[in-house]
Amino acid sequence: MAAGPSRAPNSVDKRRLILDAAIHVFARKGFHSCRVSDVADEAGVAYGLVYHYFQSKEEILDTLFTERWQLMIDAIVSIDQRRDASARDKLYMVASFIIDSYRHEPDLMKVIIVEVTRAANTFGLRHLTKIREAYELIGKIVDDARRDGSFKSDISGEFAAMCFYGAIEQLLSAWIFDIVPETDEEFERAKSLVVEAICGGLEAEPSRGLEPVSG
Amino acid sequence: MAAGPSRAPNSVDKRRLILDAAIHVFARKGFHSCRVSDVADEAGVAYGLVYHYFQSKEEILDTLFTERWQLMIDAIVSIDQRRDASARDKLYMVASFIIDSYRHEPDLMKVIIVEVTRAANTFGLRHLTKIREAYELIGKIVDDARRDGSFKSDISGEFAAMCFYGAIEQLLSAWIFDIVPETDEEFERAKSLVVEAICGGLEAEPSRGLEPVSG
DNA sequence: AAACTCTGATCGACTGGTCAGTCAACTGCG
DNA sequence: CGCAGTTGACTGACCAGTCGATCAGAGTTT
Repeated sequence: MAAGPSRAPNSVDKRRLILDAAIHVFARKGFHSCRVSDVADEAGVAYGLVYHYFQSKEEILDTLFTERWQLMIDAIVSIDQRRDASARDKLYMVASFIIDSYRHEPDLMKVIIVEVTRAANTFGLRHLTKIREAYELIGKIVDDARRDGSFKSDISGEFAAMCFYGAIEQLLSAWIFDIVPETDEEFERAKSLVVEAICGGLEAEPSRGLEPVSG
Repeated sequence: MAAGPSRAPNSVDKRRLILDAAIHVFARKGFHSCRVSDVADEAGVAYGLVYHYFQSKEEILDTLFTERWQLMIDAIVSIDQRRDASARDKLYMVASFIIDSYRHEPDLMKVIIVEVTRAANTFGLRHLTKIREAYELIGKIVDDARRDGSFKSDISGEFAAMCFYGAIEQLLSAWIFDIVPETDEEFERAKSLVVEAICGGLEAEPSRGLEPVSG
């Protein structure tokens, strides 16, 4: 019933070892361009062992995606439950979660985005339901805000979620492909900027005194 | 100097035939999952002829991308030159161009987005410069607007372009993978909505009388 | 405690199938 | 003839997944 294979203390969990090796190999060479033997080598285990723990190469990627995406869904659900936070605050927390995920596990996030989320023709197709679940949760945050009047009523939650998530994914892609620098300050700035761009919009608002006019 | 191979009148341009066949095959089965023979069959030409006109399978995709992307870059440049239009108008025109491209040639756009733009690990890498060129053009529109005060000064053109383009790409992806319906009205609505979401933001603006309060 | 056994973990050589790309031959027009 | 355009059978490389052999530790017997 417990998870692990309850091994002798000095023996490591080879399954986890393979999963972690796969993260780095997939991130470095891409899922399709790497060989299963690359993963086995990186993990320091025999080729055959990979097939002892996983049915196929794809199952490794599926496992990686499913584990991580569920974490994000759980996070969004719990963010949405906070009754004290405004919609803008909630979206900020969602953006923070995703950006921090990338900051702490860039290779894993790279694999998930590049090989699953943005590869909807191959893997994404199998995970479309799970991916949409996240969109819907974000859409719900927006819809609640539309109902209470803090967000415009003419942009549906579904559409807003698409813009919001699309912007964040583009941002991560830019980091992944070195289009834009990755520093701690950049990560923090980006969180506020996506939220400001999507919630506040790009246009200056003459009636509110928000923008710190630059010299 | 002229483009075509100056052929007999009844003989079609086989190169173009192969390119057009590739669009549909790549869109239907995906670049990696399809065989070169699928493309040859669809075009109704012999396998070997594909290699008479193209060095490799990848060169076909490269050609498809480069042709189309250049059209978009040209379009953005000419949109930006319109001195009468506001930044919001210009972004609307850019969004329109991209969305209309999808409306009129969905298969081609699907291939470009799925196999190149969103596959930055494989093909996108080779075309990153060209892709960035489009971002920079969009960024320039925003930067000009920041300078004249119509857009907020605290969100850089580069960052804004990322959000804007990310939102549109997510939108096209949603159409491509049937997450959202594709009707002429939807296309038109989407144009306004992306621009409204990104330029105007999601938040209601109490001081402006924009939102048609729903019942 | 030595010998034995059973089982899951571990190993890596091998197989089978898939394609991208090659090439020698053919066609038909000028 | 000559050459661009055209053909499709074939080759060579690659690699996911298989499978029978081996290993190691826990329990069991004597």
